[in-house]
Amino acid sequence: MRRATKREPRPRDEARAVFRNAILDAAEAVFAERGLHGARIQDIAARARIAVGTVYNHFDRKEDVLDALIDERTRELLVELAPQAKEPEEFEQRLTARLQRVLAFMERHRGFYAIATSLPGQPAKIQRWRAAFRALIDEGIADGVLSSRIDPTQLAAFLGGTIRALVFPALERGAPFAEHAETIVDLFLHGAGK
Amino acid sequence: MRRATKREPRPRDEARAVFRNAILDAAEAVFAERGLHGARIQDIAARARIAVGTVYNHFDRKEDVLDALIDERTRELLVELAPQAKEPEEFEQRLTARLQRVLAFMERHRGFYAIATSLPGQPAKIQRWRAAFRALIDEGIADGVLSSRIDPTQLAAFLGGTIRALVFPALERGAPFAEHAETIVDLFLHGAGK
Amino acid sequence: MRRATKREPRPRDEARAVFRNAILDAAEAVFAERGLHGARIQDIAARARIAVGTVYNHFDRKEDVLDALIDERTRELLVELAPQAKEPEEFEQRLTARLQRVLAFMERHRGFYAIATSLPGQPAKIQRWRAAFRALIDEGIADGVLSSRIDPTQLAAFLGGTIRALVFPALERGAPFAEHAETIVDLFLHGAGK
Amino acid sequence: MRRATKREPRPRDEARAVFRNAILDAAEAVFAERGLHGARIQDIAARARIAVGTVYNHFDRKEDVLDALIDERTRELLVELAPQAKEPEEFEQRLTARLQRVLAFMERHRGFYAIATSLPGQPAKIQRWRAAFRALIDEGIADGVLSSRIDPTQLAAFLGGTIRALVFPALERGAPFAEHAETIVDLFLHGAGK
DNA sequence: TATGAATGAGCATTCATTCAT
DNA sequence: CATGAATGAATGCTCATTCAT
Repeated sequence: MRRATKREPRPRDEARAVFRNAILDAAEAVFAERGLHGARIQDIAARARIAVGTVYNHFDRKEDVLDALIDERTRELLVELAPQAKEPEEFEQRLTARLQRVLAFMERHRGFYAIATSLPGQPAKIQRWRAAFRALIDEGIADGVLSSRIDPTQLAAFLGGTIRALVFPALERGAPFAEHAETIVDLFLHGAGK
Repeated sequence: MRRATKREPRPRDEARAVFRNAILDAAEAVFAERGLHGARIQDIAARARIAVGTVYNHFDRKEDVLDALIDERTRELLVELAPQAKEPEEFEQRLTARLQRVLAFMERHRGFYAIATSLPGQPAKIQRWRAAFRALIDEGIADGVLSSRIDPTQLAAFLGGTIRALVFPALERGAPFAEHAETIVDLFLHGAGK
Repeated sequence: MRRATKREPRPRDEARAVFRNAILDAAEAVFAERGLHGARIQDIAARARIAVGTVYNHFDRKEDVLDALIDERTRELLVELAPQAKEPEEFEQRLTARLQRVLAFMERHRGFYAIATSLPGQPAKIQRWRAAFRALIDEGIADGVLSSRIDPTQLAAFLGGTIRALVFPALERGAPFAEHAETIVDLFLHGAGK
Repeated sequence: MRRATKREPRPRDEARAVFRNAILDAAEAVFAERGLHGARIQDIAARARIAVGTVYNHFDRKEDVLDALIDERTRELLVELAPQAKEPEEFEQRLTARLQRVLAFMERHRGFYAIATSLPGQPAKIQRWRAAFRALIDEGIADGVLSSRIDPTQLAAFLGGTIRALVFPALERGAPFAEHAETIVDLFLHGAGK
């Protein structure tokens, strides 16, 4: 059976993907350094070691590069957040395991994390992200581990905020992220009180 | 005794201050709407109903407007965070009271909050803010209320993250902030666990 | 009686008009030399001895400069084509007199003439011009001088074509126009036959 | 006897000619639609359903495509304007017959006509065309039909202008051309007067 | 001092041309 | 040869900053 839409990628397509990925990688670094308006297409092209025009062979407008970057990385992030085979029974340990994967991903994509957490006025682009956290919270509530005294949506935001609180300083210092997974879970579950 | 630096403001000085404040208020709104690089001096001037040149009579460069805005608002915020007369004995109640003041301030300055929490790569500009949170944490530790199992600097960040988690959705929806103070304190002290 | 809309031009307005006219004059020359797409804003600015940005203080887009130029010159041309005091009784002499004014105008605005006669796909912009020629034709018909065997609209086009035929070579050679008025009228009225 | 320049076209040459003609046909349409500078090689290639690179296998530069188009079409036009077997004795009828052929050709190549009549500053490219009209005029003078009171060069231009005047509106409306031949001859020979 | 037009460096985007496949 | 992606010079337009009034 032949399907035109899911065929094996031909060499030409692979070459396109190589360029596209190189552009997104470069964009991740440059957007993180300079912000949406501060990043210049010429910087992205230079970092990807290609010509300016080549960027425009793959994306119509500068803003599309940012959109594609966020799409791509969000897709990858959601894979890390999703359940995987052989996860621990306990919610706390499951949460820790997933956070470790997420933090490892963020460490590989520091630029993306810096961008995603400082996008004012673009809530739509992070909505899927929030939904994934929300699913995690619902698991915890179903397991009877998370408090029902607080709105689950707020709990999801709280988890995101806790991650951000611990990871941001590491981002600024260029330090590793993964080691904070346990502290995050600890604070998230039990708070800062004695 | 006369001191040049703390003299009574003369009429001329007051007029200057009126312009300066109008510019900062306008800048707060415009920076929040359009982001750091997207905000144009022209927009700020228009919002303040003054001429572009007038902005430059009060600030040398565009960046100085942002710096002054952050300085000014941070100064005001720190006043809200600082101890005030007749505060409750209990740390939790004291914390709640201060947070209520802080949230009320942020509500009056939504723009500033949106700006301050999306300033990547400019940690210097929010350092004093962090220090104030840190002082609050130290109070809690001294009172024996906060856990010593976690680095106080991280606790300060955690408090900031918890605030951000609860306030950001309200910022996006244009909803009031102050009512979240108790939830913030609750989550901060006891976490999301049962 | 005071009217806000037709007040005396203030000095500021006059300064604006000076720049605007300088831009239109420069544009007339540059568009004529290089065509719509070939003309660069930087050329127009350079010829007007102003900065590029100044052009954009007066016109939003490059195309608007061309539109304004055509509007302005068409308005002026229509004045020359319109009846004036103390015109001859005879249609032929009246026609000659008006053509002499029109040719003199075109000579002062060679660039505009070159542009206007080579604007493919923009008939709307020359519609008023055609209407003016049409009015002239109607005068001739009313006077019983022009043939009624041919559609007046075609006669108006014929007059325009005759003008163009005689003037274009002079335009290319940089020669004067006005001296052709009589030949134009002769050919227009009696044709090339013996 | 063999001559390299007039040999029978081999299959390979025919294939080349097919591509070349497809490019010229596409160019005719695109130049007419978008103007000289507005036409992009990309558009021409797309309209010819070939790749951009293929255009460059047949022409060195974009300008060469335009030159070749004008050359080719002018050559064809001159054939229509030239005397043919069994032409009427009378100049007026001969002129009408030739004009009908010319108008029929222009109708098949509306794009070319639109281009040719809006080529400012490129008189060289239409010089041969003018020469052909001039030859026609000279015939008329020799036959004693055309006035000698006016410079023959101007008469040739006058004929071109008359054609243009009647054909241009039809070009804009997408209407047929050929039916105007008689009106053109009428106006050209006898003018618009009674 | 307030004003707002002038300035021109800077950046996004286009498109003729090249060239590896 | 045909192809179509890569290239980068060229150009329209923006906007921070200056300055004459």
